[in-house]
Amino acid sequence: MNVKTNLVLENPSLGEAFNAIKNGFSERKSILIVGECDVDYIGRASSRLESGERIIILKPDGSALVHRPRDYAPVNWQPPGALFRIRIKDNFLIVRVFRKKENEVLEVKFNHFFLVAIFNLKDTAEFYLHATEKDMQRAIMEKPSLIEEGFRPFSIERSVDPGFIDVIGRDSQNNLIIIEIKRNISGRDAVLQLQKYVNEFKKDSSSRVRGILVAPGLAKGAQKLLASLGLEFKALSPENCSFVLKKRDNKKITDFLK
Amino acid sequence: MNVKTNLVLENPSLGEAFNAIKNGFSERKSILIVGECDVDYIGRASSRLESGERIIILKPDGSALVHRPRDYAPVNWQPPGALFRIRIKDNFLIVRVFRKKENEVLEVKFNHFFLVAIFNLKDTAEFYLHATEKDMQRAIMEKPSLIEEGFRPFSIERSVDPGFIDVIGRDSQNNLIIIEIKRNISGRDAVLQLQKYVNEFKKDSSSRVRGILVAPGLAKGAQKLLASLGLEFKALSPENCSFVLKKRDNKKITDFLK
DNA sequence: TAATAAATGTCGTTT
DNA sequence: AAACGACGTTTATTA
Repeated sequence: MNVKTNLVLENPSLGEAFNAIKNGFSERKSILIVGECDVDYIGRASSRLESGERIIILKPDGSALVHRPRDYAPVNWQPPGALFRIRIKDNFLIVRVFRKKENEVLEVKFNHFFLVAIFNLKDTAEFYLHATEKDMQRAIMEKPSLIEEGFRPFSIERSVDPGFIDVIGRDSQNNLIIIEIKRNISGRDAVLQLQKYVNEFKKDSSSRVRGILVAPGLAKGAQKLLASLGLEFKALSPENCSFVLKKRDNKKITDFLK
Repeated sequence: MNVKTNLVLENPSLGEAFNAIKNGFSERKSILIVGECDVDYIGRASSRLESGERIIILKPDGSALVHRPRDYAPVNWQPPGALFRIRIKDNFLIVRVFRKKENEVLEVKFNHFFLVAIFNLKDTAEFYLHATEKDMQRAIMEKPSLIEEGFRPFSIERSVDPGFIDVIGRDSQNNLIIIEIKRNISGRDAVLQLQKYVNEFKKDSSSRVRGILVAPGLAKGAQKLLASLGLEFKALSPENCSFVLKKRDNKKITDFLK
């Protein structure tokens, strides 16, 4: 007997919804519910969401999302690894999503359904994210003049006491250069992080040590701090790095943005 | 003429989907799409997602989510404030979500639809998040013995140079006590934050100043730092604070977790 | 397993 | 508008 792959129920009864969702759980399908519900969560914090109309997604990996008709973020959720239970009580359909190890419980109580849909979604495609911090690193190694003329990097990600240094090298005067890369406009935290690394090297090095913060921008508040610590800033955007790396960008970025 | 509030199309044609989604935009509805698509994003970073079956949510506030059948987080998204466009090209339906100011573009290219559903979701309900850091603050003010016997708090959120101090008071010996509250197990960052505040007060105060980090736990690495700085730690969980505040918990937490 | 840093972080608040 | 810190942050990486 062949089970129909997808199932879409418009305005289902409580019983129809129950059967569809329960089957969806046991068959590890992706479940989409639109309806009126209230939501309780207890775990690291606790929350209560009064009744309203929402979109709920239950995924085969055990993740769960409750989305209101606004905001990027779900109002309530569970990360992958949660277990689903469903029951009917007092004419409400209750979906319980819990992670036993973390002692976190999410309960969604429905009193009305606009839609219950069960899908066997197939998605094994690759996802490519370009121009991350690592990409910026690689771009600098490939084209050191992004930092300054004469820069000679000789190491990636050298481990020192407080953590990892993104790039180390020497300038044309043979001074040591310590580089901290950020892909976002950076603030005081990044400056302080760089300072820690530089100080660590100054202890061991007799030659001059320069610290350069490489990022697309520097927050105003951090500029004074940077200067007072004798550190330097070099503007470099992930987009520029992407360009250097000649990522397989069939379309030009400018075309795409139109 | 009354426009039907909700619309559910199962396996719609490209043209049917186009009309439904376009109307959904203009009527500021919540839009749910399940289908096969690929996704491109260019903005702060850039990404490419090859073809696969996904769930897409487009909300009236301009936020957009692309969800694969796994993971808590959307694979691609736009925060609220984005604008939607739709067009048909080469037998593909292309939904474009962009924020001009931030120069961020998300494009979803569909070649097949399992479901297109348009909802006028009503959700004005309140959302209550309990046992936050603020709640812990209030609990300490209400029951100072949570810190230690004889503690007398006299201020919440006093502004000092580096930021805000959660609670200030005096102990039974009339020493000043500076409290930093964290709702999670805390690390070195929290210890250093507390130290900054304590140092700020030591400059101005002639009497002894004690710094207490209040949190449900202290990371192992931070214990040495705390001790070396002469600071103290007091274990206190948000759950305990919730209890003190007698949050309207009709059900007992233990019942709920069952 | 625990700690640490990154994120297209997002989101609120304050300057 | 910019900056700063919190978040049920989540997630990946490394010790």
